[in-house]
Amino acid sequence: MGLNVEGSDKDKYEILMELAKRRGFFWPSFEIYGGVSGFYDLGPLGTLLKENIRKLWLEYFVVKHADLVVPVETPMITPEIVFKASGHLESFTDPIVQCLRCGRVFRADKLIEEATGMNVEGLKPGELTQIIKERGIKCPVCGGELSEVRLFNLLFQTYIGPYKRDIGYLRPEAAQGMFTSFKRVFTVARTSLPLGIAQIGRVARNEISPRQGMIRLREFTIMEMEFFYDPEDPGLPPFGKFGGKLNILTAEQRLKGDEKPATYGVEEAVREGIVKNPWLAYWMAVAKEFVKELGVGEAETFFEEKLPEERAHYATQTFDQLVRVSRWGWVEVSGHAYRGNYDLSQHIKYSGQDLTVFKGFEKARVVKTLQVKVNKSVIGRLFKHDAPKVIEELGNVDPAEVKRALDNGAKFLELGPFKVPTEAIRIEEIEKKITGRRFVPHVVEPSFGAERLVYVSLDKSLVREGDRVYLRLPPKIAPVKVAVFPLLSREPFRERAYRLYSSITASGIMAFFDDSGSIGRRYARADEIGIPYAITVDHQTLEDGTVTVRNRDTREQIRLEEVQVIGWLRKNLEVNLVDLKMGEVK
RNA sequence: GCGGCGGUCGUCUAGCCUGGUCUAGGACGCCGGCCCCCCAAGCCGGCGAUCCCGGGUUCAAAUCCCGGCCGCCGCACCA
Repeated sequence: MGLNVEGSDKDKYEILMELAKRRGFFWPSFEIYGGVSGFYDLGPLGTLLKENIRKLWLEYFVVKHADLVVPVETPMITPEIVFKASGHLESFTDPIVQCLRCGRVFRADKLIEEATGMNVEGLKPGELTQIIKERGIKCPVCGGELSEVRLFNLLFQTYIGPYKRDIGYLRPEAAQGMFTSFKRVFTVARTSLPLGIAQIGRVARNEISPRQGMIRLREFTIMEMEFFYDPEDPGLPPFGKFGGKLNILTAEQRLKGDEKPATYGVEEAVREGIVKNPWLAYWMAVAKEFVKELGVGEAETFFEEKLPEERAHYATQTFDQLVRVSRWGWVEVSGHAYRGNYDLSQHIKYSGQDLTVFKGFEKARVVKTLQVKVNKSVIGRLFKHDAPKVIEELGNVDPAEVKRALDNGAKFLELGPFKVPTEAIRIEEIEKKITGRRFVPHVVEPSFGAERLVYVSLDKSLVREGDRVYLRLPPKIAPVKVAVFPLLSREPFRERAYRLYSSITASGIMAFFDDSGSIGRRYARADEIGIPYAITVDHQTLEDGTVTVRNRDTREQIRLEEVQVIGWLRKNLEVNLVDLKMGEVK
């Protein structure tokens, strides 16, 4: 026994980590140099597993919603202006102080708020330092002197090109790429809302002190969608496609100390105002189904509403999707944020570009409005070189007010320093045809961490049955789909089995050939990395051309004709084998 | 970032307290061979360890001391 599990109550996590390293799912990066925390390599099996999870995500969020969602890919390195606009430069940072005696680090603003009751939100580090000095605030733990307040920003900084002034950052989320490319994608997608823009890509966050192995990384793959819609006409999500029940723990419950999520129908959650937005709820339902395919049961996941102070600066309602794993308890695998029009509005402001959407009315509306007509020749003669300024000012005044002034017989209109004679102005009622309206779309965002899902799927699938340790990975995401063995390693078994193996890989199905050791050992090796099916070429194969196919989870065998194998696999690899009761760890 | 504990073949571990007998032992794995076998059987042979890194003490360091890195736990932090 290589695993030393017999008779031990060894933590499942440790068995999993050991298996992950030994068989090549993942391990800490840069090990030969001692390692750096927050970074993990994916090994051969981990790479395949993650690829399958990516594909599954794409299937759920893009392919199954091809009429609503399109994919993009945008750079990791992002110029500074983007994060100025998005607020990350300012808000992705915490003011911290360190105790000069015991070394403990504290959030400076929180410390002052606790000590003095002052609201110091938004103050600069210097101002916070000042307050700490003036109020004589000391380390709350040891009473030691505190350092100057400094800002710690979680963005990784770099330079773009040779000029030090061209600062760039590694993106901490993929979202900004969808916002900065929104105008073009929207056009490409033939200018219709609602529209989801999805992206799978790497992001980086300079975490202060990452822990929890694969759960909290400094660089990871995010699978994210920004779903844009018209806030006045959001459209109806296809609840018939993905609906069902959601387990939700509301912020209100949490404030009352209630920790038990309640179950709602998706539409009910919207109707009751639990989830403030139908699309947010819809994508949560899709998320639940997606995560279920990774082997997570309905009872093992719920959505936790974040409290206002827990939310990101851009969000007005956020739910985290939590999944229970063996070592870490409830772990966040996805975030569902209602970002309103915050991001697009910010980019409109900073870029000066028009990122609004035009939506035509079914019938053009005719609206009567008042307009100020200016006799420019009078203004020109009167104000000479100030005339353009005056004309501009006149364009800004409210026509209704001007009309009132004129009706009251006013002789002049006072515009700052300028006195404009009313003869130069008249009010006209004009008819305007309004064919539609412009607005900034609102956004809901479901966002997943791919490596966390890799970890979750392994944690959920690891089964211990006495000495037998294996992965009950759902066939859809299993890195290797089928193992092919000759019962005996000599000819003609070997040759026959290898030929079958070759035809399977040639058909695009990931397979594994093994002829070393006893047949039982080979089954065990295959089970340990979660290969769902094992095919054996035996004596009977030589007589009638049939092979045995063994099911990893039940160890049952059936016989199939060799020529049927690929078709049979195609069909059976699509089946979701995971029966959650069976998946329980003994 | 702080405090506690830890880091030895691919993996798990013995040794460390009480320095030398450790060119570091075992198990499993892996590779080759035998066996020709349907659930980790057995036999033979082989590969495999900068004892986390750096410095110090000592005639002598896996072992003692200091610093660093990494991991776990607690505190803090966490979009």
